[in-house]
Amino acid sequence: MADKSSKTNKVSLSQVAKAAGVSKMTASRVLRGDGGYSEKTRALVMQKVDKLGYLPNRLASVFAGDQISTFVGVSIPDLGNEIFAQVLEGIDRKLGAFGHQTVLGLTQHTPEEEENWIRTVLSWQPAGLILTGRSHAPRAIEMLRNAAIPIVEIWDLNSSPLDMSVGINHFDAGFDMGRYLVGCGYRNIAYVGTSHDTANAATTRLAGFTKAVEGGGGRVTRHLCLHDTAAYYPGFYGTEQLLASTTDVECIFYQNDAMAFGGMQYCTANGMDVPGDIGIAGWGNLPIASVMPKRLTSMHVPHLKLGQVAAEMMLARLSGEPVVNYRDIGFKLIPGSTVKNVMARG
Amino acid sequence: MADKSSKTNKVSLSQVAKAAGVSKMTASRVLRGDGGYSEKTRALVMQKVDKLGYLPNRLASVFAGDQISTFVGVSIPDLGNEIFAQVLEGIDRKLGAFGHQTVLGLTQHTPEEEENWIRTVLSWQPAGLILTGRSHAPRAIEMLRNAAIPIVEIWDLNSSPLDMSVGINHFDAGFDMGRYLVGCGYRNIAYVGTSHDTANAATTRLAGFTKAVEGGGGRVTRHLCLHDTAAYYPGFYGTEQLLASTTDVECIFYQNDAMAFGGMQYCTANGMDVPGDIGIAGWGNLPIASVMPKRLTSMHVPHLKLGQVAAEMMLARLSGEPVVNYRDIGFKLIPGSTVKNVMARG
DNA sequence: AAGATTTAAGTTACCGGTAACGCAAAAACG
DNA sequence: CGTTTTTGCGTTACCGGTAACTTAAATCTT
Repeated sequence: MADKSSKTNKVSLSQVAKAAGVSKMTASRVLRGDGGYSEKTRALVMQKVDKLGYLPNRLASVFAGDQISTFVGVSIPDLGNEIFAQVLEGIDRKLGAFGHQTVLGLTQHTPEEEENWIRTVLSWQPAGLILTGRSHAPRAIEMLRNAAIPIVEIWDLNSSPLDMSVGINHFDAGFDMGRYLVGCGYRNIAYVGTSHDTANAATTRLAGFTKAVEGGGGRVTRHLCLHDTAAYYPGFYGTEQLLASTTDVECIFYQNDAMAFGGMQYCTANGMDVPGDIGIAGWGNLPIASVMPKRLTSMHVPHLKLGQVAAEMMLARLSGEPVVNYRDIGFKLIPGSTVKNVMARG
Repeated sequence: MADKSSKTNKVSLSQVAKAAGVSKMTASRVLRGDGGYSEKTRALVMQKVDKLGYLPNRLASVFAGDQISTFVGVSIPDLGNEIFAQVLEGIDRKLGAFGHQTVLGLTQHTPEEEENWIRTVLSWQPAGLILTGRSHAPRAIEMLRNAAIPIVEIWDLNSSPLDMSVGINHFDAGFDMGRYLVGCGYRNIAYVGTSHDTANAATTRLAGFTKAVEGGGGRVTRHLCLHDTAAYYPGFYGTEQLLASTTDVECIFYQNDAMAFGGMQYCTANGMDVPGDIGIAGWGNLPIASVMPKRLTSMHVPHLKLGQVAAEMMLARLSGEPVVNYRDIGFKLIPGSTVKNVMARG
């Protein structure tokens, strides 16, 4: 009975110490393996720890200012986009393996939400922050500087990062894709994406893409920016919308593979042959691509690795190791067979 | 210069108070809007807060034991499975809207990892915990009881939850699917899933499914349990594996839609007609289903809502409102057209 | 105008750990 | 065997807030 009621009360270090007949400090030393105690005392304290079910209060030790926190704040736009789910998975697995915890923030791509989230999460004295994207509200930047903690900006490489940055150069990657499609013979190309999904990276990517296409004598005739998430169905209806108002599009470049898949489904469902009647290119080389009947033309970006590297940079900085604060993880064009081959067009 | 160097130092309430020429306590009252100060003082303090860029230290206030934490620990098996990404999104959006933060734990379906994660996250004095699944290590359960904080177990309804539970009855849902497929005329049915993905719920579901199938005169002839994630490609190669050793399977029931889609791709790629030659049924009614040429036979479970409801139960409990501690969010069979209609078999 | 009440503060103690320092007993040393 | 060193442990102070209490001045009463 007495045992039962005591269960709901948190056991503090003092209680453990009292039970073991030693001082709080001795108990603290035992728990941290600091040395400075006899084996007999150690055993006694540990026994009481077990018996009382003592759990240390990290709030107290971090608060005392003597230890750094094990929290890392991670902001991600949304999880409906598989890409970011993969990135987050990479981050959390790596952080978790080194005893750190992820405090999640789904910031929906808006700087205001990000700013609010940053304010809140900073008040918890995190060890560091991993932020998706490179555009932040001015007040957010000020808070981040004041906080003086490690910060990793991911996704879109930032040549002048707040602190560290890892990702790819979306302009270059977009350029490569544009050059490839022009090289395949396409001249009249459309783009289908969403407006609020990684707004900046997608915009940068499209800029690079457009430059390459125009440089090769083609044109990006239409940009369709849906107010939706970058998922299967928006790709489907976005394509419907696009083709309803345009008839001369030869190839469509989508914001990601999920949208590309949705678009391809629309095309085939409406009697169009891919790539015979229309070319399709996606982005991200998502898992879905591995089971498609035709290999989707896409751009491979190692998302899981991106998350892992971001976490590694954070961990290295936290443990005081020297860190390269700028890492390009690269991309690779997947030619696929949803666009015509340049040879076939001779 | 002096300004710059001071930027990296954290500003404490005492510093604000000193700058404003008032006591720490007065500054504290102003910040919390407690009353007990003049308008003049309030303005003065707030001005200093702005000027110094003061950010409260929540560690301190929560630690002082006077406020409850705004952290909620959320354990999720993995994010490679879209289902859980949706659940997490639902949870975090709802929690975030009410000023709470998600501390993520990817526990990979193992009770040991979950136990370790629980130990760590409890040491941060969270306001509550949301856990996926209903099976926990004995020591984890003990810690959870001792912590005496709100706990929501999600995914698989738990009729005797630790505290609160929300999800669906996977046995019943599996049973419904089994009955449906038998009703379509199938007798020789196979199952393809993964072993460590929501092990318990999937197992329970399969048990219900098997019971219904056998009750209707059919048999679940093969269970293929891959050691992989429940994603597209495992569905593809799992199906290949299954069909290599069996020729009389009439219908395959998959652990989720992603696997089902992968399986369907294998079948069509190998000249089989779906549902002409083989029936395909999935689970979860995932977004991919919305763009498939044939509506996938599946079971709709409102995952985003599941997350939201879990968060709502947590928030209600935290604000002291009365809470129903057991909520069935229901499921709905999607007949689809990847299985034969019973009429067609007449 | 003297007493009662309200307002606007300040003071003290505490949350649960840990750093820094102190000190007696035991061990090592010459 | 006396001195130095080490070992083992206790004491004190502090982190940054907040509850509870106190106090002095301002305002209201009759």
